[in-house]
Amino acid sequence: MSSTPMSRKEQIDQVATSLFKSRGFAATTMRDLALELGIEAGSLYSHIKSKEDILQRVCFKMADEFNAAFNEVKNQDVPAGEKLRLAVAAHVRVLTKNPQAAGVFLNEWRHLSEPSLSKFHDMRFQYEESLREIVREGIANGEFKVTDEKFVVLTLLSSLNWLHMWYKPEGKMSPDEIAEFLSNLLLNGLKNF
Amino acid sequence: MSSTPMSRKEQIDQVATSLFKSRGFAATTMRDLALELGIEAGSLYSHIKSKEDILQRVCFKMADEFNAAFNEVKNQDVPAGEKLRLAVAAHVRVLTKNPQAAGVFLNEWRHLSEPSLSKFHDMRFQYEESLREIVREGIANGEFKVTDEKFVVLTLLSSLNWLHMWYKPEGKMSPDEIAEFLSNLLLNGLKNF
DNA sequence: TTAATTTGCTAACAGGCGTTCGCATTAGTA
DNA sequence: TACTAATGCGAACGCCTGTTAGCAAATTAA
Repeated sequence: MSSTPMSRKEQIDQVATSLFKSRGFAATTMRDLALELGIEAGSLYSHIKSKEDILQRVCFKMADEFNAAFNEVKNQDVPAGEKLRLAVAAHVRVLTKNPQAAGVFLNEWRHLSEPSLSKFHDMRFQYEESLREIVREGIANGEFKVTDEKFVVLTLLSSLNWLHMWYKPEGKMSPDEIAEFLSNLLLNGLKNF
Repeated sequence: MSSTPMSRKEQIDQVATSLFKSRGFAATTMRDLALELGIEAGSLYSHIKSKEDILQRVCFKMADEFNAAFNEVKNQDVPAGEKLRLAVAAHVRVLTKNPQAAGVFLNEWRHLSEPSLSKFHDMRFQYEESLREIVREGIANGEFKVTDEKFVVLTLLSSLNWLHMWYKPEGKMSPDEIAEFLSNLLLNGLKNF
């Protein structure tokens, strides 16, 4: 798969991500993590700074990926409906590429301490604002019949962000198929799907 | 408001719910909880059995409320689309009546230990299955154009269950208005809203 | 009044927590 | 070869955790 092997630090991050996802950040101990890696708890500190250090890396790496994926959509010159479709697909792609990290990003960020927490909030707001912008565009040109773009974006993200709970890479739907399904459902509704 | 005053135990549950919601179960200490109530940590145990005892009560009380609300919809003789609308409204009503407890119910249940955890899983599955039944009905009689009822119900619940994150009782939309908005969005989509 | 119940305090327990320290071993590089 | 960096051990630290025990007030019921 990947040509260069993972550094020990990256291994730790990966295993920690898996534990944070399934047990939660607070309920995962450094001794659990060490056990999973076959080493002693103290040994972890040859590679990482602290427990929260790991969480920060996971959260902000995912934030970067979401931003990167969205930026490829942002300035395309297409109708709002189509742009929203592309944004959904981009979001779903990031979400499904690493469901474990996505789960941590979505559920464990609140265990960040300041100033990381504020920075995280800001990035998230920015991302949501960009989506609202698209919806506003669609409302303005008559594509969307809805009026409350805040509510729409919250609902949109809510339905997307549950994905990491049940998505399995070996499942029968590909990320792109999932994205298409969700786009259709949200844009056209159950009745006109 | 309520005629009979809250027992100390109910007070504890309520304050604990608020803390579990905002900080998470694992990150809330009994000393935090006691502080909030103006007593010492040890004093809590004159009223409750254990920390998880509180969590169990909150989770299963909410589960009961969701079931009760849904049961009033279940056997009504209306088209699937209308029944789904009613179910959404019922779900939203429970969610908004006590957003704090709803948040705990939705996010902290995984800290339940066996056998409560299995019982919780079963109840949840049952609830979701009932919703899938409605969607299947709608697919069978041509009301819904969609084919994958599992996916639909997951998306439906996902968008509803984020509500507790931002709903404020003093906000400008009533629970019924929220329910109507969400029903329209999901049934008709952004374009045909 | 007496008796029972509710409510709370203080102190302590046994164990778990994230983290540090000094030292050893291994692997890579020149 | 010798130097350096990566990797790990094991013990210990100071603190925090849920919970218990024994006792004392306060409240309520009879």
